[in-house]
Amino acid sequence: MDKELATTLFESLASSVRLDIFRLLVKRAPDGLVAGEIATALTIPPTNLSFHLKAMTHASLVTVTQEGRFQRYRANLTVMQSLIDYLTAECCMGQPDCCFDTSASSCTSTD
Amino acid sequence: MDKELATTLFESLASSVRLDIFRLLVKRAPDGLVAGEIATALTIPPTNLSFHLKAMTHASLVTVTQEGRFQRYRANLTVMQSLIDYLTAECCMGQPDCCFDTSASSCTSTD
DNA sequence: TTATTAATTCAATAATTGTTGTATAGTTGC
DNA sequence: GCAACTATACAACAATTATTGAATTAATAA
Repeated sequence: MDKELATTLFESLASSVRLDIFRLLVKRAPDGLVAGEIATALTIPPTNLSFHLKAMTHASLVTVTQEGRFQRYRANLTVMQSLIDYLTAECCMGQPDCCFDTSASSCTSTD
Repeated sequence: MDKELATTLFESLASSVRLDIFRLLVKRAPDGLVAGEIATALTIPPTNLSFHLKAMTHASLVTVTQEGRFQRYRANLTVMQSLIDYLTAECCMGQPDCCFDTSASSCTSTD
């Protein structure tokens, strides 16, 4: 997890709409949902949903697979875990008491 | 940690400049730095730094205390820990294997 | 093949966020 | 008080991001 990816992921999570989408997909893991189901569940116009899903896919926060004429979206829990690890490492530096894991590997920075 | 605060914190971390500021302050915890030191360390014009520090303070990501004519900023590690907990809970839902802590309390949502 | 459905791209616009220079408020030391 | 210094507030502008409707692409079903 480098700083650029972390920034992109935070951008993806920084919108109320996108956070709703992500949380819904996490709730429905591992099957995910097709775009239309997300639009219906959250009452988002299709074009706007596409806009946000594209950004989230580009950020690798979600994955997409085609199913016939549907596009199925899933939360990328692996990258989310990496983001949590990154934040834990950030938080750990200089303040080990704050962290889950105080091992040395959590306290290094790759910038 | 409610959704609104989480969104605000993600916004705060979604900028390269602000992430640099926060990481610097974490590195210098618990003493923090005064505004001028941050500006020098990261080569950010004072007005722009003020703009970002104000946003971060408003988001409770950093705290500020006056020291004579200086303003000392510190990373709020407590709120960062809460954010990590929130993300862990988000990640946990429906996919317990992905998480640090699989206890029930980590798997509830407050929206 | 034709009609229907799903989702996207595109274009126009709205809204928000970021950056910079200048001016201001507050603090310190003489 | 006065000059020097720290940082913020304000205002103008630049840049980015969000939203919407219309048009397009692609897949399915009749």
